[in-house]
Amino acid sequence: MTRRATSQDVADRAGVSRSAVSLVLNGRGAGNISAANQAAILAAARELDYRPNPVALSLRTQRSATIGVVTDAIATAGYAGRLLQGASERAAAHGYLLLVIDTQRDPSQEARAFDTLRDRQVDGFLFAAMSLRSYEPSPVGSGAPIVLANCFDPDDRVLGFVPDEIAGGAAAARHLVERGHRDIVLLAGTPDVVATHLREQGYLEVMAAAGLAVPPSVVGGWDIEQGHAAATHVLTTRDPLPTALICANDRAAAGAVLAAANLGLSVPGDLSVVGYDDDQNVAPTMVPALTTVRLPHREMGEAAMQALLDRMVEGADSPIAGRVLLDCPLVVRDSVAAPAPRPGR
Amino acid sequence: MTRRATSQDVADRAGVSRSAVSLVLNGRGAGNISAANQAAILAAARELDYRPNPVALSLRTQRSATIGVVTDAIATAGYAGRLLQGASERAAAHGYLLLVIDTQRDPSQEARAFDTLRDRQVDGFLFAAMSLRSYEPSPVGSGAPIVLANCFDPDDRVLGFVPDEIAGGAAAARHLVERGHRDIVLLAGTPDVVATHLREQGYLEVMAAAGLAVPPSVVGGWDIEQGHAAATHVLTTRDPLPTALICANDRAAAGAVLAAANLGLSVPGDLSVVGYDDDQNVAPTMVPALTTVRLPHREMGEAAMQALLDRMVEGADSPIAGRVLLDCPLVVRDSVAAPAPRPGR
DNA sequence: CTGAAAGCGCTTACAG
DNA sequence: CTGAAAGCGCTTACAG
Repeated sequence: MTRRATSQDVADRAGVSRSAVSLVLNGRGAGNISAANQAAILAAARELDYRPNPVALSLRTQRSATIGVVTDAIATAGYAGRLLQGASERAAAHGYLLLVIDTQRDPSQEARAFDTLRDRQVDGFLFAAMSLRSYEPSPVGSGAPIVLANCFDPDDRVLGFVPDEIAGGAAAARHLVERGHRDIVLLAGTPDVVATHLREQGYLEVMAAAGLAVPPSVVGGWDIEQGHAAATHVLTTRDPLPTALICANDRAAAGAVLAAANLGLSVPGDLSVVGYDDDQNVAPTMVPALTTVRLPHREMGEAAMQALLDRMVEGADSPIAGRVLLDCPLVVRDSVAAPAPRPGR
Repeated sequence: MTRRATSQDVADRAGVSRSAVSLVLNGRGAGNISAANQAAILAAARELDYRPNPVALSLRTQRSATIGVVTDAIATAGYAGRLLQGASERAAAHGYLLLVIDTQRDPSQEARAFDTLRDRQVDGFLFAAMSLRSYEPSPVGSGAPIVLANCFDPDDRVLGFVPDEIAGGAAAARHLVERGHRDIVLLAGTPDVVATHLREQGYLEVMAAAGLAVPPSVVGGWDIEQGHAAATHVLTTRDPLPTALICANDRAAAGAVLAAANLGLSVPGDLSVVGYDDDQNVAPTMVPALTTVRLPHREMGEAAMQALLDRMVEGADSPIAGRVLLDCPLVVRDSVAAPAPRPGR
């Protein structure tokens, strides 16, 4: 391969100065450069396949056309990669590339990540969390703007995009109520994550509005085994059995379905189950396919990146802040049915 | 925040020229700069928290301390994110950052990705595939060196790191044979992926070496539903039942376990099951926890990055090429037991 | 309408 | 032992 063409090369070929090629190629030719020379420059650039050197551009303009992404182990998180995907596509559409650093939840790495990225002259920061949490950004006001995805500033000085978990929990419960269920138990996630409480709140609101008694929730957890254990507990303990389970996430739901099978119960015949996340590795291909609430990972990535891009043109001092709630739509599949008529009623 | 210190700033503070600070800070002070000035420069740099501007450095040296990673939808792939993680850590340890572009398996995007990354002056390329496949790299010999992870050049002109799938398939079968199984059926993956055939080959070799008859394999697939369907097929069709199933991956294995439960069979009491991948979202928390073959995702990322880094110092013309096979270790958990004594024997 | 100059922040020959 | 100069590739005032 031969050396890449520089603006000097196209200037030489067009018989003009570098200034002229710069002006023309940046759309400022009109009124400055003669039509003949404009044409010559354009032709030369095309023939030489000239593209400005981004590094030189960076040095000159103090901008890099790259966004620094610091994450919370998101790269390891599986379906959460869709967040990065959404952010990446939106950035690419505007000519930006992503420099991503995964901090593995280590706060000291996090600080260094911001420094490293700032050194690299990134034009903006996106901080993305693996699972919904609060995040106190250190580098506020320290240069490039920052936007949060799947996390939020407790003081709302920074803009964050998060799932509307209360509505998500409510959607799950409402679907079951509408299908005729009256005895719905919640297999909650662990109390250390905020989503657990938000989803429970949504569930509780719907139960109250429907005038339904709330059976004791069970704290399960986020994986197959914990869903299995929690479901086994309620299915061997409750009499009569509840007709529906709302699970902490899709993996827990898979565990619950397996627990039901182990007890000779069929889903959704004997028991309806709804999951959470719409985990592509689980929900659509479970047997039965899981009715679930979708977490808007891709949307969070897209929206946060778009907000960041907007903010970068307006200047870092634009007054946007706070948190915006993204919809968690119900995805109806095959794990919910109307409850079987109960003998005792 | 105030402007970042430049080498001029430290030169001023130390009372020397920029050349001197450059020399000293790059370890070439000895014999060139007086001891007193060296000390002054070091002190000034520390006081000013001076770090050389990477962008200026890039322009000057024509290197960027960044590696371009182009992937095959790996960011969306879940556990495959560990590959990126391994690569990223190894790169960071050497002062390199990753610019990653996900091509979504679109060949035209792929070509553009390499161009974009080359423009950005990346010092090397890593191409990583979501699932094992062959890959014909276009940009060979076009500047920066390239190494492959989880894929291989059919002509072996480029170095690639891949899992030893034959050995992996063999390990699964051998484990079962050693536990006393003689009737082991393979629930294969789909024939479009090379790993399917490699794993089957390993399985076949072990069966032959043990002098065991090979029951017909079933082509299942890579997800829960397909594992469920394939397992249901063999468990309702075969008589006597096989005592063990080797599944295409952990999700298929989860489907198989669920199918067994639906049929009133227990794992591993009535049936042993082994998975593949060691998918962290499935294998360790299945009920029972899955005995499986681990895919060396992290190791592929690390090894490929290390090879790339080595290659970058030796020059892009170092003669390494071919493919190196990484170990797929068996992870023993709870889904395999000795076969129950069979009535008819 | 156009070119020569300065400058972004660095390093590396080159003179002294 | 040390500083002034050139140059990486670009853009933006500034003279003409």
